[in-house]
Amino acid sequence: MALAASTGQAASMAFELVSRGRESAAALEALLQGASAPTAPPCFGLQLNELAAQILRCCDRALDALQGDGGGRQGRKRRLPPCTAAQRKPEFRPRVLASGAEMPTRVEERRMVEDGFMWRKYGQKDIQNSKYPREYFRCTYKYDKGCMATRQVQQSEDDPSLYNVAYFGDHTCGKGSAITTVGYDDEVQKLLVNNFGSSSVSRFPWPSSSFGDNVKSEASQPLQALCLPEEGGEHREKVCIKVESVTAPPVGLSSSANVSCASPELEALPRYFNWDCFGESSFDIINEFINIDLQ
DNA sequence: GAGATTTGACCGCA
DNA sequence: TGCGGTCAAATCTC
Repeated sequence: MALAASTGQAASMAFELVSRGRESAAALEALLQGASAPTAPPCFGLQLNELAAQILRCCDRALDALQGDGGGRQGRKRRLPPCTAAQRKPEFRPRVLASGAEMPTRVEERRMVEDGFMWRKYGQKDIQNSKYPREYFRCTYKYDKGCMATRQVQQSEDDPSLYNVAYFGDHTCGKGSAITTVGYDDEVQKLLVNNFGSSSVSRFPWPSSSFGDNVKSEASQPLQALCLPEEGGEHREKVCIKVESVTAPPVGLSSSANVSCASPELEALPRYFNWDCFGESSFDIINEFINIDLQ
């Protein structure tokens, strides 16, 4: 009885909190929609709008569940611990591709990613002498369009809040889908798509001769660095972005840039600046971004 | 049920 | 032979 009463009280409190959170998220979304002026960097508006929409969806689902009148959605399955190799793979399994079977074809348009392209994770590997595993992504359209673009993401050992991202290969899929679907203006879209597909090293603001044999740039300091400052001593969660190094393109591949970003969701930012917006205008955009607090 | 992620196995290269 | 990159079945999420 007492248990049921306290459970009901907790549920009531949770319901109230989630309701309040939903109202806040709705207000945020309204503000963001109102602020989608042409002067605002489109990628930031996209991320925050998406975030607000996601908060709303989560709140709605939580509210449905808390209302518990039978109409709410059932809770999801608990994530099971990974199976052991013996459990999952008791014996050798021949590869499907090796047997000549066709690869399944997929049409995937729903997942929006941070740099305007759709990536699918295909592997993760512990790297020797590295604390963090390296994650491998390929273009979602690898099989549909034969797009061979890949990227590797690895958490920085120096600063775990940063991620080193390396891009390989050209996008031949022409699918800057996220950009297209959220209404980037044509110029921005053209910049992003063209330059990601481009393998022109000379677009970087430093001479290509500084590229070694797949080694880091000679620069001892980050080529561009930005850490958002504290304001008035009050604690605010900030996003820190820096470009660490540039590597020479592996044989047969396009140029790659190692970019660090405090959040994988914001990788588009350093790459965007790196390839197209070096210079004062870049910092104008960054300065606008600084005003966004992620409290 | 479709599609994404996880993760051990496989493979090529140095 | 060891390491890094990729594959693909199992599992998870929606």
